[in-house]
Order: sequence, then structure tokens, then C-alpha cells
Amino acid sequence: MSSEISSAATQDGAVDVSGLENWQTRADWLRAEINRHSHAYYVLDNPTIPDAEYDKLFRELVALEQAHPDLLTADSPTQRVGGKPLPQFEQVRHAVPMLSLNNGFDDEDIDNFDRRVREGLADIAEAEYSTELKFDGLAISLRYENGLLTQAATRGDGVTGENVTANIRTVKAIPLRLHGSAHPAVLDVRGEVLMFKADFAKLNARQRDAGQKEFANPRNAAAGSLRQLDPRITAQRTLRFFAYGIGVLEGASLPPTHSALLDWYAELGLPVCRERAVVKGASGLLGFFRDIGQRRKSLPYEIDGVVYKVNRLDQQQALGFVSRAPRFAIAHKFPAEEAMTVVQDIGVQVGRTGAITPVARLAPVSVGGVTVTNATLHNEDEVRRKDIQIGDTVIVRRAGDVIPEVVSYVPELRPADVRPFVMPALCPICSSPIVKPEDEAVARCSGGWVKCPAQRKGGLLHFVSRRAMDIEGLGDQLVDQLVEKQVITTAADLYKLGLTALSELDRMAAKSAQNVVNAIEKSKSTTLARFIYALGIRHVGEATAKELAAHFGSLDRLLQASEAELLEVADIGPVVAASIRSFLDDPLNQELIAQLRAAGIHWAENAVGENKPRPLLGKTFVLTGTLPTLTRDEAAAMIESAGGKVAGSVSKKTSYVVAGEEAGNKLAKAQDLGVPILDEDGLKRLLETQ
DNA sequence: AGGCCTCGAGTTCC
DNA sequence: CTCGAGGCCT
Repeated sequence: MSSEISSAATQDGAVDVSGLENWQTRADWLRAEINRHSHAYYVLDNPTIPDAEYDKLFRELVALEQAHPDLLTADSPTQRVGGKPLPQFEQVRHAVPMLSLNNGFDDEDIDNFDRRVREGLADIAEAEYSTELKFDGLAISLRYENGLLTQAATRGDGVTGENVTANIRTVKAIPLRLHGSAHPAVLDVRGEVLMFKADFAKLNARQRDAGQKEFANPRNAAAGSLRQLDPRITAQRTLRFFAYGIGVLEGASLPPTHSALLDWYAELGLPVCRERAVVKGASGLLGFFRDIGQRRKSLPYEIDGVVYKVNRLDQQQALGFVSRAPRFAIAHKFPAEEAMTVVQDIGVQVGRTGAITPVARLAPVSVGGVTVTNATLHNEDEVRRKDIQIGDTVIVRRAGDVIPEVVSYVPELRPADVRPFVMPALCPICSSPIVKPEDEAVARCSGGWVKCPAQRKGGLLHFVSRRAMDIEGLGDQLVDQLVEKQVITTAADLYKLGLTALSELDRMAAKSAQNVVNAIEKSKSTTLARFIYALGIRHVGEATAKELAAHFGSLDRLLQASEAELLEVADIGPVVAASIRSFLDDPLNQELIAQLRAAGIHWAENAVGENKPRPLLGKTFVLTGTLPTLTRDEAAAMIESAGGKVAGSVSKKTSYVVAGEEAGNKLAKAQDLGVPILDEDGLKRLLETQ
């Protein structure tokens, strides 16, 4: 690219070129350059020059056209930035209606679709399909006359849509003039306008900074942007477009297949998604579905499924339509990750620390393939912030991995008789008063484990959990019964449990009772860190328990430690030190610890392995994704035995990130911060060489 | 005092 | 995973 010419010429009239002809040449050249670069950037996703260079070319063209208005053309890239706001959108009737597709949700639906297609085509043995993505955006129709974009309309009800030409002109992914020289007299391109995830995140960050309302998802953001009456606002939002269908065509003949149509679109400079294929039979369709399903998260845009179309257009025509949907195409949808449902009640749960958590009881609804009936509302502040009340219709999402989350309520659907959530004054389990310190977010039951069975259960479950004493077979159900029937009250009672006592419980046959007894016996041999963690001291989690074990080396030294001595331990400050001391000073807890030791729980004291080399001392690791042969715990143990630390989140203090399959945000953040990334082999080599 | 970094705790469903 | 809060560094 000739940056020399452009930089010389941008110095506002500094170039001495006489005569309109030269200006004309210059303007044509600028338009071609700008179109070429923006095509590379927005359509091919492959930038050719830095943004600053692009802006320079653009500004020069604007200046040139302002100085010489007769040079201005309708398809000039400068004409994308729209003019005045519209009073409202004009209605447009689609010459060929924009139909919707039938949906399929499981393999059987797709098998049936394939069978009906073959039957409809005189029982052919195997049908050929073009497969593509179902974007989560807005369907749109673009009318090109002799290669020039003349009108853009939303889908609307399929027959009549809204004229959004001014806004669409600001979408850089959409060519104002088709490439090549031979253009049909009329071409009606059907496709989807959408917003990429990254652009959505940037937009929401801007909205937040400006104190404006954030958008719930990229689809809403795209819809909101396209329906702006002021095109200048649309111009500031980065919208994208993918072409996938056709309406009217005059002055050219249709290609023989759908895939050839898309290839032709690409030649015309229209963006066509790369994630498409031509496959045969139902098995080919399902193969494409699974492939895309696996890569869904890593795609730069959101999709809600895939679309299958019979590839040959003559076969499409032969199959025709049923009522308002084509027989030759189907959308294979992923289970919805967001759904609407009704809050039937807001109850509370009592955790092991007595924390009272409001929980929305929902009318059962399928979200992301599972039926959700409960969703946490975290705490009272959260309920108030989101203003969720009993009777509201709410949007439920499966955030991150699995945990359902109430996103918001739907104001339009709020009935007159909604009731607000009221934090109860007394614990629903033990009727002790509920207290909430002024400066804290969580309310707590004041009963403690002595009075409150819920806290007793929580404490026991924590004690037996995998990272604590690791007693297998002692789950929710069993602990529930043991506490309810008052077979046990403390963890120490577990070690007095006999086969006969266990066998008397529901759903406890001889075999499983024996398993539990064995597991309890096995747990007697443990480590000091696990034991400290299992006690469930407030503010003492796994990491702090390890620190305490390493620092004091023996339980007796810990029991005798003063608050001041506790403060010397890394990561322990006044709050945690006071919490530990007060736990240890409680006679009930002293009794508990004595009983547990008497029951035979033991560990190798002082086995800190002082002679072992600790090559990774001072290094912090973060694990993400699934490693090929090691489990997360095994990898963590290897790192820790070499003196390294394993942390949960990536920061600039992280020495290495160990990444496996399906690594998530942490990997991206590590790349961002320039933290070295290891795979499993890399980690092993590091452990060997040092 | 303020801001980052970690840790702790709670959570859903099958 | 996400929020809240404790600890520590600047």
C-alpha cells in the first residue's frame, strides 16, 4: 500500500494537484483502498493495515468530498455514517416473504427430517445437505440493484418489516456495492445481523462507564443498535453480518446448489460464515451438529443451533413448503441457555456457618438441557438489587458451567399482587434469632451447631468431605438421617458408630453399612492440614489449614499458640487469628478435638520433609482445563511436594499456568498478562529438571 | 487509605 | 463460578 501518497495528501490541501480529474482519480483510489481494507477486516476477518492508517485514508476522503461535493457518490464509504434521526421506521413489504424454519431438538427429530426429505424426493437413497450455523441475531433482507445497496429491511412478521437502510449502511461488514462487474438487476440477500462477543463486551464496558444501561446479551445489543432511530448511534456499534439466503433475483440465474450460492455471495464481497459444510445423510448432519456443539464456546459469536438445508435448489423447490415453513430445511437447536419462568416462592437455606441464603423456588423450566427448580439469590442485598419478588416472571440462565442464576425479572409481566422477600427474624430450622451485622452482607442463624441441626449437618458434611477427612459413602442422605434421628451430634460420634446402628437407617443394607464403617476407619490416618481444615473453623479453609500445619508442625503447638503467634503465620491477620483462637478456647471444641484424637485419628507430625529439595519454592501455579493423564489434584500434589503453591486465579504474580483441554478464561488471562503457559509435559519436565 | 490478590463459602443437578 | 471479605502491598 502506498502510505507515502496518503500521508502527503492528508496534510489538508498540501498536495499540489490541479484539475478536477486528478481529484477524481484520487477519490476513486481512496474509495477502493478503504473498501479493500474494510472488506479484509470485517468480511475476511484478516486486517491488512493498522487502524490508524485506515482512519487516515478515511479522513482524507471525507475532506476531499467536502471540498468537491460533485465527487461524492452514493456508494462511497463515507456515506455509511448516517444523517439525521428518523421520526420512525417506514414499513416495507417483502416481495418474497421471510419465513421461519421448523425446529428440531434431538437426534430423532433430525432422523425424521431426513426421512421426510428422502420420501419427498421420490425415495432417494441419500440426500445431500448444506449445513451452516444458526446465528443468534436478527434476520435481515438487503436489496441490491445493479450491484448497489438500495434498501435494507428487518424480518418483522415475515411479510412486512421495517426499513433500516440508514442504519445498515453504517455496518462495515455489508458492502454498499457488490464486488465484480457482472451484477444482477435485483438481488435480495437474506442474512443475519449480529454482534460478536468481544464487541458486545466492549460496548457494555462503554455503557457502564457512561452510566448507561448494559445490554443483557449480544442479540439484544444488536437488535437495540439496529433499531436506533439515529444512525449515528448505530455507527458507533460494531455490527457484523453473515449472508445465508436469497429472496428476489432478477437478471441472473440461480446457482445449482445452496453451497454454490454462498460461494457466489463470497465472490460478491458479502460475508459468508466459514463454519459450513456439505454433508450426506442424517449421520452427516449429526456429525456437523456435534462438531459445532463442541466448538460453540470458542466461536466469536453466539449461536443457538445449526441449520440444515437440502443442497440442490431444484430439490428444494420440489419439496416446497408446509404452511409457513420450508420442508427442505430445519434448524437443529441447542437446548436454550436462558429461559423464562415464574418465582413461586422465595425460601431460605441455612449453611454450615449459619449463613441464611434466600433461594428462589421456580416453576420447573428447562435451561441448557436440565430442569431447574431452585436458584440461589445469594443474599438479601442481591434480592433487593435485582428487585425480584414472589410472583415475578424471571429470566433464568445457566451461568458459567452449571449453576443456575436469576438474571432479572420481566417488568412487563409483573402481576399486581407480587410480594417482596422478607428475611425471617428466626431461623426456620431451630428458631434461634437471625442476626446480621451492620457491615456484612450475610445474615446468620445465631444458634450455632449446638442448637441448629442445619448447622450440625453442614459441619458434618464438611468434616467428611473429600478435601477434609475424605470419608466416602457418607453423603447428604445419610448425614441427614443421622442428625435427624439424633444418632450423632458431633464429628467425634462418627467414630463410635457401629454396624448395627448404621444398619437400622433407611436405605442402608449390610453391604453399604460395612463400606461406611471401613471408610470411617480408613479416615483415621490423615494429615494435620486435613484435620485442621475438617474442624471447620471460620475463615480457615484449605489454604489456611495448610499454612497452619506447615507453620506449627504439630497440633499441640497450634493449640497453645497465642493470638500474637498466630499472626506470624503467612496470610493470617487479626480477623482470622481471633477466629482461630476463639474456636480453640471454646470448651466444646476442646472436648471435640480430644475425642477425635482419642478415637485414633493420627498423622505423621513434623513430617514436613525438611531434607527434600524444594525447587519450586516461591513459585505460584494455576491449573486450568483437563490434563491428558494427571487429575487436577495429582498435578497440584506434585507441585506442592516440590515446594510450589497452587492458586485459584491468574494474576501477575502467577509464575506459570498449566493448561489442558478445554481451558477457559484463565488461559486467556495468562496470555494477556504474558504468564508462561505449560502443558502437562512441560510441567513434568520442569519438575524433573529442577 | 486504597487497590489488588487470594481465600472462603455457598451453590445445582443428576 | 461468583461474591464478599480479609490480608498485604504501595
